[in-house]
Parts: sequence; structure tokens; C-alpha cells
Amino acid sequence: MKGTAELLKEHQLKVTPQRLKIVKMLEKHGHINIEDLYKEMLKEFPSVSLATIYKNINQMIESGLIQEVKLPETKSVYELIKEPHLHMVCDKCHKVEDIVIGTEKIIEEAEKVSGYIINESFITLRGICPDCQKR
Amino acid sequence: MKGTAELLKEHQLKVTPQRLKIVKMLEKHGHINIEDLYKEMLKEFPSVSLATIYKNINQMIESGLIQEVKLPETKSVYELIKEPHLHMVCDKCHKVEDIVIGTEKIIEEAEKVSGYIINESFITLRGICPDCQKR
DNA sequence: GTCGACAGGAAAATAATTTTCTTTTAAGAA
DNA sequence: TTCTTAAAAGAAAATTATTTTCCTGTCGAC
Repeated sequence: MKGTAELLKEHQLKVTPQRLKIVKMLEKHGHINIEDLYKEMLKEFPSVSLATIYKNINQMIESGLIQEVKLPETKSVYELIKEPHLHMVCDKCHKVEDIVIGTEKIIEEAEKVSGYIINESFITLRGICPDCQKR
Repeated sequence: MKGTAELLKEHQLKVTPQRLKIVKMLEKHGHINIEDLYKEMLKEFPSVSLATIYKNINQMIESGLIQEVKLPETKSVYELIKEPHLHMVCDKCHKVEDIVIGTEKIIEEAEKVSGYIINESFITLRGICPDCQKR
């Protein structure tokens, strides 16, 4: 288990209280949008500026610590970069989850059909999560 | 082959020169962002307003004629709704193409792993297109 | 051809994001 | 620990993106 401060240092980012909080929020929530992140930050740093949030998010993206996830029908969310995964979005409760499954098959097929050499895939699936199915 | 005006009527949208042009642009380019659409529209309608573009795009989305496609690293583009497909984006020339391949396998696998009932998939693959591979 | 609902255009309003500038702070050197 | 400096934070302004308002003009049913 890697410390939050170490994570920042590994990405050449100075360790500041605001950055620590941002990363901890990402660790806790998995995915979060700018607005919610700002609201949460305000609780701990009443005078935090939205500009600070934006600047840090952009720096974290540039340094390869986090990435933006564009989802249909909603604002983008951000997540820590880890192993490649798909996104599941629930139509009812709107939660976002990661799942790891093989994508070799579909990528191979897409390469064959399109002639592209594929470097990365972005897959989002929307539907009803197990919890919402029960209701 | 369906006429452009008919397409609009089918979606309860009054046929206006501006709307015709927008749909024709979509038919021609396949995918286009707001900025480029506006620039092209200006050539034919020198006094067209950006508000008109936005209002029409939103109405076309609501009526189910077009949809927004969110792509990594770029602004959203819009496309006419047709059969389900994947998006291929070239890292070099940045073109966007559609391909139709089966997604049942990966969806089935995702449903099994996640417990979700999946309603729709959004798949974008980025890489190098055949043309750019030759260079 | 007439009329009403709705579309277009201009401008203002709102929202989202970035930039600028000044003050404060993290962190390596002394 | 203290000193120093590059960089971060915060406030405000600037920029960009999108939506709304309001007035005029036009599509299309009659």
C-alpha cells in the first residue's frame, strides 16, 4: 500500500495539503467530478479556490497521476491511473464502477476490420447495477 | 436513400435552410464539432448565430436525430444516429471513423463480471489509421 | 394568401475553465 | 533549524463555452 504523499512525489508534484486531499478523495471515491471535488475540498479548506482545483487536476493529468473519464450524459470525472479497465455506469443511481476484463478479442477484431493499429481503448457500458436491479 | 428534409420531418423538426445545412454537414463529414460546424455554416449563412447552432444541435439530440460523441483529448463531435458502432480515432491525423463489429461477447462478459444489465455501450479505440501507417 | 407557432439572430446572461498577479509555503541547502 | 527559492495557493480578472432572452421573420397547416 503506497502512501499518498509518495504518490505525489513519484509524479514530481510537491506535496501540499490541498493535493493530498485531492488524491485522497480520488482514492476514496474512485471517480469524482470537479464540482463535487470542490464542494468536498471546501469542507476542509474553506478558502480553497476553484482555480487551485483546476490547476492541480491539470497538473496531475500532465504528470500521469490521474486521467479524465468522459461519460455520456454527464460531466467528466477524474480517476487515478491504474491498470486498464472498463467503466460501468448505472442508469438509475448513476454510480460509476471499474471492471477489468479482457479486451484483446474486440481489439483484434477492430484492427482486422479497420486496418488501424490500436493503442488504447475507452469503453463505457451503461445499464442497471446489481443494487438497483433488486429494487 | 432518404432525403434530408424528410429526415427532419420524421423527427418533428421544421425544415429550415440552417437545419438542412447542419444535417447535410453531418451526412458529409460523419462527425463534426460545434466550432467547425459554425465555421462551415458561416460560409453559406454569413449571419448565422452560434446560438442557432447550439439550439438546433440540442433539439436534434432531443428528437433522436443525432447524438454527441465524447472523445478523449478533444472536443465532442456530433453524428447522425444510425446502427450501433464503435469509433476509431487516429492519433496522427485525428480522423474519426465508425466501424461495425459485434460487441455481444464483451458485453456478456462484462455483465457476468459486474452483475449489471447492460443497455448500451460506448467504445472508442485510438491508434494509427491505415493511411498514416503508410507514411 | 393568412395566421400562429416556432425558428433565427443579436445581445445578454450564465457556466466552465484558464490566466494573471500577489502572497504564502514546501523542501533542499546552508 | 534557518535560509532561500521555485513553485503553489488564493483572489480576481479574463477567456471560452453554452444557454437564455427577446424581438423579428418564416414555415407550413388551413
